[in-house]
Amino acid sequence: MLGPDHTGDTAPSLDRADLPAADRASACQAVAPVLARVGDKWSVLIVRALGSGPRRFNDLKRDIGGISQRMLSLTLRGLERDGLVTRTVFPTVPPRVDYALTGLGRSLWEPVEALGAWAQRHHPEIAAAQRRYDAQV
Amino acid sequence: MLGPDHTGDTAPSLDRADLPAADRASACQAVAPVLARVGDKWSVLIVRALGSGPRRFNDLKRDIGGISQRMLSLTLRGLERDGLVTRTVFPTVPPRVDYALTGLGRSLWEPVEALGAWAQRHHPEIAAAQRRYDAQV
DNA sequence: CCGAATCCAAATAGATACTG
DNA sequence: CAGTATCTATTTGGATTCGG
Repeated sequence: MLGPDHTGDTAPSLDRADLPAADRASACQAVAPVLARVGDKWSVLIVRALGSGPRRFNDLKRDIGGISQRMLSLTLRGLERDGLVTRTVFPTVPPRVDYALTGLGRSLWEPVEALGAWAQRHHPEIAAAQRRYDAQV
Repeated sequence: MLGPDHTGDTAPSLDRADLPAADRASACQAVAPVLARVGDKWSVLIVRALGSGPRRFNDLKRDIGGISQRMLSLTLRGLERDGLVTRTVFPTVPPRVDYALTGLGRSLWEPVEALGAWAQRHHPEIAAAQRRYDAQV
């Protein structure tokens, strides 16, 4: 799969035959950091929580549940650094900080959602496979 | 999160309004482990390498490059456990083991590719955002 | 040739306490 | 309210060695 004889769907392929091997390799390298960001334990949940609009720090913490202040702070900073999330400080007292998705962040939602739909559709199969594997060992 | 007033695009949504909140939450939980699997440093590269057909252990090691035996072995076992990859031992001497994608593994490729396409399209923006962020600090 | 086992270093995550 | 600082526990990854 993913050779020049790929499935032929219209999605832009990472494996474009018009690129030399080195560029295909570097394209592959480009994917890895994004998957690392999206694949970490919290980023997607945050992006998802922000999908319906801006949220404050502690609202996010409550919405997501199970995340420590530290990880929420670190992950938000990473998302901000990558241009996926904006951080807006209102100099009021008590202080208030809103986090919101950027256009880039919103554009990320669609492929993440596609993966989420896959996960949703197939996670019974995965769970079954895991049970089979664990039982046999 | 992701209320009925979502962006309204036509993509199949995780946030189907016909599901009660608890199901949306559990859907969210279902996504995380899959993203963790796909988001680790090597799984996607392995799935990708297997995309064009079965491969032997050391072929994979060479194809991927930079992966240790340990991580290749561990990651393959994880993918096998999740039912994404099959492991076939040929009792020859010297021994030979083929790894191949299952149907489930192949079905995963499409959403991964969508994410990869996003990464490809937007990674200049991400890099720029990172430079901006790093410069301003 | 395939890969398990061991050992070690580094990165990561949680809990807790503290600050503007 | 919105974090930072610190400490520790867990996870992760590489290198090396050994076995089937």
